[in-house]
Amino acid sequence: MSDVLYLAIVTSLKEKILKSKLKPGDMLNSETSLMNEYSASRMTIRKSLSLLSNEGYIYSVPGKGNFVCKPEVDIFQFKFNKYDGLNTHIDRVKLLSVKVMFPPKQIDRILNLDDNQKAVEVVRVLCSDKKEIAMEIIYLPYVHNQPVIEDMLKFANYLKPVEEKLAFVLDKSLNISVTMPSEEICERLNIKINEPIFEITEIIKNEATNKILEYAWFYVSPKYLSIKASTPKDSKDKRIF
Amino acid sequence: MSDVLYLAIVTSLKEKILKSKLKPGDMLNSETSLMNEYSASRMTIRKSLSLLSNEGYIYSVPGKGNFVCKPEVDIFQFKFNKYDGLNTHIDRVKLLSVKVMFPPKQIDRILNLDDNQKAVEVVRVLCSDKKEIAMEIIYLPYVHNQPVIEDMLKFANYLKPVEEKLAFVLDKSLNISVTMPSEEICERLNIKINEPIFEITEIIKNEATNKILEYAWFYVSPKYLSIKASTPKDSKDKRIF
DNA sequence: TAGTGGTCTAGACCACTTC
DNA sequence: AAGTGGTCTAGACCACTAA
Repeated sequence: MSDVLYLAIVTSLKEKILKSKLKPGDMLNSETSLMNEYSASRMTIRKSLSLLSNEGYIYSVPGKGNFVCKPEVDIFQFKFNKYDGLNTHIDRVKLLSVKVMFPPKQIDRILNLDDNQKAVEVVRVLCSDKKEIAMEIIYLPYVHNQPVIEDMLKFANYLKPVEEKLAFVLDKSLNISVTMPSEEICERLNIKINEPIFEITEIIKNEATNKILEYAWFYVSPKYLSIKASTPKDSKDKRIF
Repeated sequence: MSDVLYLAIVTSLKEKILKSKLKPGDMLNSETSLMNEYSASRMTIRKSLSLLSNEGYIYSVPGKGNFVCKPEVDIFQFKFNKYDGLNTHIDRVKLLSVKVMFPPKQIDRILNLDDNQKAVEVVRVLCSDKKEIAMEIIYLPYVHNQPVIEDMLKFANYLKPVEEKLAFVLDKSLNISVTMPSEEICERLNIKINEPIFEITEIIKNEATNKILEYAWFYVSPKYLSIKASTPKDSKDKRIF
């Protein structure tokens, strides 16, 4: 099996679940029974059960027992980064316009601005090898002397400094849709009039303060973006390299 | 704080990370120090650290110490189910054709068929309130007397019995793209000639046997499908209701 | 009342890293 | 040699569930 007891127990129990000796909803033997079954201490048994629980195999009900989960088969995961996740490498960002403005109501509602607070609207084009690949329209709450605006001019991923500082409280969400490019986009991105493109909207929020940091539209051709998602796997490697 | 010691320790350490008193890459105090700091036993400290590790805050290096993670901000999650996840309820599935055949090479390669093994090709249309909403073309390895084929005729989600049995070893992957509908799809799904649609391919695999169970194309208008993805959250509720 | 899981302790031995 | 995390034990008391 394995040279570590608690992992051997995990393997053994997983096998029972995978071979349907234990079906979703079934109760496992009690921790006391498992102690005898595997000649292990209670803490070791509980370490094994805790692992199985983290991996979505079982859950426990205090006073009753441990039960096999009804597994989730419809959850998918993917990695997405506008500046570093396309099929081609982004080597330049062209700034088309920067405006400080009172935004349209739709945007105002989403950014949840204070009374009389303005927003920054930025339009940019991502380039690769001199070709214009994607276009983005970004709205940020305007804060006086906000360093983000200077970063916007300098960096492709202008939020990188923010991400590094707030990493553990950032809540990003995407809405992925498809659309026909507008005339402007057709021209800029050199897209044929009958070619559909991705339309992705992104909202970045600070979970701790509940403030919106960014609301953005992103347009890119499926030539340069394919979204590959798959069911999450157990093992996670979280080391820094 | 909390009435449970190990959770109070988790909260306290999380706060240090969120308030940047501990930055990515930093080493936490040793477990012995933490025992004194929080007046807790080693096992309690380790339970707290284990929780933080599961939630992606820290990782440990044997012989060295526990370290704050460089967090992952580009991972997104979403739920997707062809038969039970569209903006409208699917109440009927029309079977357009079922063929047992030697599939085109492209499909053969993906299904990884045995020599002389045939495939089943099924074309179906998903309907809601008499409107035809989505179309799917499905390829399965042909196995004699395979119950899946009978299920295909009876159920919308014909893989449901398989999913319930193999749930913990199913490996699904999606490729999401956009396209213009073919003439056939335009007609069937009542889509205007200049309206783009989602083109989603799905591969379902049995991780245990490494066999492909299904390879499918799915076409649906963005009217009926919006993909909303967001960064995963810590808490998971895995109970069966 | 007996059985279950949830929390917590105080120790032990090990392999690994650092000096 | 000293310090670190990794594994494991044998207890203890608690709250909850079920009969």
